[in-house]
Amino acid sequence: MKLTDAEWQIMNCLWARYPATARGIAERLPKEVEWAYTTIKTLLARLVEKGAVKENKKGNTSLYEPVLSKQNARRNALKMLANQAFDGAFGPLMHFLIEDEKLTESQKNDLLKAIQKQDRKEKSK
Amino acid sequence: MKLTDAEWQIMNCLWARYPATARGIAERLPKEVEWAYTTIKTLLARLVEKGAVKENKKGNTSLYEPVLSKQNARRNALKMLANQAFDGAFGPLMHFLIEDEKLTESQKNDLLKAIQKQDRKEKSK
DNA sequence: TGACATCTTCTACATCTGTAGTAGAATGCT
DNA sequence: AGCATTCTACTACAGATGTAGAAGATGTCA
Repeated sequence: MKLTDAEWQIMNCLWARYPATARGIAERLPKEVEWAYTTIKTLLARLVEKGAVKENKKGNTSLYEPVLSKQNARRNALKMLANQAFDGAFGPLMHFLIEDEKLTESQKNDLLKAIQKQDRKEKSK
Repeated sequence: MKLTDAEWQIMNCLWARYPATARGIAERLPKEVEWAYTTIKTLLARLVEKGAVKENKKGNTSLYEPVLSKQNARRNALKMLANQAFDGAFGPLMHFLIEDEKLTESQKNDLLKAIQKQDRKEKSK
């Protein structure tokens, strides 16, 4: 499932708080995003159609909530990026991040710790 | 500069070998990609238009070569993904990769080494 | 020099995306 | 009950994208 830029905005709002009404989403979108209410409704309708969001009518108002989880969306997005731009593998992608982005000392430590933590978890299985 | 999916295919070919003719690119695209010759030309024209590729006429045939580097394209793509899906920062993105993707032992070692190498390089500056 | 092969440039067109207006239904307030 | 507010459903429309055909220009080989 591929999300468009505009759809990510909506999903990010939804993941942050749901169920949510279109109105509520409108209020919680980043301030730079100034969409007409109906724009949001259109995007939500498209998301429902593609199965990323579920819609529940309460009275005359729809409540929306994510079906696609943030984690899966992220996984998909990374996978697609890896395929498209990093020879299909995460390794090169991570190397690129490590080598290209200037990591601060603490970010590095952070990562080292994260990797080691995973490592322990793995071993204790 | 944002590349579309189809444009990435072309750029990946071009980065792998350039200057290249449209015909040459056609031959080196992954076998699953079966585009008409003119499709490739259209995409190249669009890439030239957006300044990602340079075109040089040799006789009646065009030679193409990248202007946008692979490194920059990757950087941009990652930045956009981070903005869209990872709260705008690389940290969460890397954490996600480390925690979500099952890394093999050797991949982990590999990363640890890469991080440490960066670290030394940093310190020796 | 003529017939083919190959290039290039234009044009085309369906689908997807971003963005929103209109109109009718439901709800709420007085 | 009547008017204002707010929803939803439907329609619209321009620009981006994927994909390619048509036709004319150029090169090539016998």
